[in-house]
Amino acid sequence: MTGTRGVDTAQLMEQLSVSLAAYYGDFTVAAASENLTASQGKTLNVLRRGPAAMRVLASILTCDASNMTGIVDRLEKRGLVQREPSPTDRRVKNVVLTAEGERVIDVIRGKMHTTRAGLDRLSDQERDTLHDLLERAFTAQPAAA
Amino acid sequence: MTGTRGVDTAQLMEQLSVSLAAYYGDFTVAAASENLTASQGKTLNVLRRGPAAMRVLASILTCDASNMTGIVDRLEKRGLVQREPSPTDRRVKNVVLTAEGERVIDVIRGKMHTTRAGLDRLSDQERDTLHDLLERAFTAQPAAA
DNA sequence: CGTCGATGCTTGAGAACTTCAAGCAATTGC
DNA sequence: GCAATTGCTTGAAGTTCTCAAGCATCGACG
Repeated sequence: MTGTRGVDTAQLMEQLSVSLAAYYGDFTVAAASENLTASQGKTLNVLRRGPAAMRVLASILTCDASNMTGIVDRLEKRGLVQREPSPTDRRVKNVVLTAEGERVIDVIRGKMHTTRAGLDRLSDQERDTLHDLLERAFTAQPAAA
Repeated sequence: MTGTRGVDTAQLMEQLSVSLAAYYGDFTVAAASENLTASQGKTLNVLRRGPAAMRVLASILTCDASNMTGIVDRLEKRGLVQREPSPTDRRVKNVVLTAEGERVIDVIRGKMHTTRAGLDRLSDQERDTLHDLLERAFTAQPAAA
């Protein structure tokens, strides 16, 4: 009765897609309540970790660099982010959250009730385990050398 | 040394967003290689579970019903899905994968090498655990009554 | 130092996505 | 049957997205 249920990779990927759709839907609704599109919300969410060059944002969000120009334009027009010239490379523009941008993304994260409620169904130890498994599966370096 | 690392909910949500971005990026690239947009790919992926009404698709993909009309239009024009009138409700149109659509979504799923490689870093038992935790956190019924 | 190639960002064009308001057809409830 | 609701589609307006092209800057090499 221990671990021999036999979930194959296809079933796990299916569960992943369902889970991520739930998370993504929750996030999209929360972002919309602050009058932001999903892409704008995702951009703010990435910037929570700190300033990032346009190129880096595009890479994380898996889109063309030219696409980021428009998204950041609109966020900047609303005063949620700001473009700052890189001190080391004058081609680069670092995008930074403003205080208002920080407030908005925190509000959005706070409104993700469905996700929060789901995670609350797990014990402390189970949350640790989930964090660890996701980290190892998705955040690991492919190869060092 | 066991489970007392202390990952709080915010950190876990952060890890979820990172994992989601990785999965989503992998999926987007795979879909693009078959000349499909992310939305079109996601639609096919949902239909893998079986036919679904427009309304249901919109609900799962967290978008307006009118949005699905265009997406399904384009998929239908390519012969990847087909609209069928519901036998029980003449307002409803069920969307069904064609054989070609089934082939394409299988190809896309097969091309998600990064995700597959990440999951392969986990043991059989760990994959069981991950599946179980995701299912309980994201697929559980909020309330029965 | 000067030039060549690569890199980072922006612009413009064209298509797809997205939402909202409105409309039509069919269903449900009374 | 009639009214309100539900399911899908259309049209308008804005956003997202990609591709091709362009400009500025950097790095390398002679």
